[in-house]
Amino acid sequence: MNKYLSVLKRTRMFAGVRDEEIASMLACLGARLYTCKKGEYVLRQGEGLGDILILVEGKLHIQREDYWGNRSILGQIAEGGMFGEAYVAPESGVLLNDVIAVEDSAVMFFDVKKIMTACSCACRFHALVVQNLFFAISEKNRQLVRKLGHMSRRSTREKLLSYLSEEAGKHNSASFTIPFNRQQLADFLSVDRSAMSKELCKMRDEGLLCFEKNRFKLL
Amino acid sequence: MNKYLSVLKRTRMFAGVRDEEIASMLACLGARLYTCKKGEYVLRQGEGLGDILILVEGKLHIQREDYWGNRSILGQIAEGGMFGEAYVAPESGVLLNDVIAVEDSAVMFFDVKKIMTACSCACRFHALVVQNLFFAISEKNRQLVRKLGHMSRRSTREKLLSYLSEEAGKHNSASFTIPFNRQQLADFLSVDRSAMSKELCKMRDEGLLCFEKNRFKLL
DNA sequence: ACAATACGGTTGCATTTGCAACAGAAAGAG
DNA sequence: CTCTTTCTGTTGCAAATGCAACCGTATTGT
Repeated sequence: MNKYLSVLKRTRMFAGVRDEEIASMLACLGARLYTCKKGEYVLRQGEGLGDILILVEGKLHIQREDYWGNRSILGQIAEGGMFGEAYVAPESGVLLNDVIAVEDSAVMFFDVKKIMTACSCACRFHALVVQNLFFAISEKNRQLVRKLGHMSRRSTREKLLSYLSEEAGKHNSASFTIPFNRQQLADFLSVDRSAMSKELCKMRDEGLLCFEKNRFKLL
Repeated sequence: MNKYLSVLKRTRMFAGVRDEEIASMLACLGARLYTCKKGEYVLRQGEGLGDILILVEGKLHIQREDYWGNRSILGQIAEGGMFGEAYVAPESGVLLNDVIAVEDSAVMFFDVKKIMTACSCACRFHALVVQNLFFAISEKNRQLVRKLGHMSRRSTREKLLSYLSEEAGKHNSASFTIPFNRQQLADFLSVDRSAMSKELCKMRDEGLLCFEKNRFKLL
């Protein structure tokens, strides 16, 4: 597991924790490594969850499918990203979404109970990790609100502009690469792919933006 | 402020804290009371926020308006509810939404820094409050995901069914009262009021549900 | 190298949605 | 009680959306 230390030390959860401390905490926190291939499920809707996940390699999507197979993507987790913070409370209930690997991935599981209770060993940074987790949940909260901001737009064009503006802001540049292909972007914004494609091309023809593959530029 | 102790002790934040302890913590946490009339803003988009709010009386909406005056309601806060947990982290940035009173209201402000740092006075329950807050954020997180579930539905009918099913589940009964009038419900689901009204009546005619004012019954 | 698959754009069409305007009922103010 | 305002449902219509189907181009696997 130690081959992933360089990833872990750049995560929000272990921010400010010294390398050698992280290594010793892995055992203390009951870390387990799970690897899976592209397309495999990491977690399924309806399961209980008593762990926090950190993605140390690959890429995951948090998504859901309804009775008719309409897929909607709630978010994606990149290397160093986290999942499960929303389920730390004992009475959290079961998972509302699937977590699926969109690339070959490696995920580290941390026992929530072990994180939340002070350990007997000398983990001087344990309290720091808990506070980091606290702030991380808080940030995910704001991220969800931003996503709600996109979703509450009434037209496909507005949703696209809302999303692309945020990405531009995030990258601090008018040109940037998004982590989705067209179908995934459509699922993320909950619109029809072909209608979205139509709208994107119309916006390009109107000179609002240009794009090639996943690379966009706002004009 | 002590007249609101009975409300405070039923909040998530003070769960498990003894009454007399709450009273003594109010000073320690830098609690301030703010009252406002129906229609007034409690917080505005773009402001910074260094407090956590607990609504001790009335009702608030968390909402946003775009350039053209399209209002969308992200959520509502009932008596005992909380706002601002998402902004506890130091680098949280400014508010993404307005918070507005939809009834005459009384709000208690708690200084985030005072909550997050151990106090010098003998607040034996301080740590408990922090943990409560932790779980509250985590729960709000799941609540946002549920709302995203409604919003990601593609048709007005599906959004309505998704929302009404959740309410039924929350009340553990097929008949229940929702906290919105028609316009507010439309703003909450981000659809047009008249189209929604049309759809609701169609669903009633098809025998899916019945309603009168804010009271609904699923069949 | 070849076949199979994934991806993005395009088209036509039925349906849904948003929008504006109106009307009756209910609630609230004076 | 009357007048005003708010709330809800209704209608007509233009525009947007979802859907299914198709095509050419990359990409992948063997």
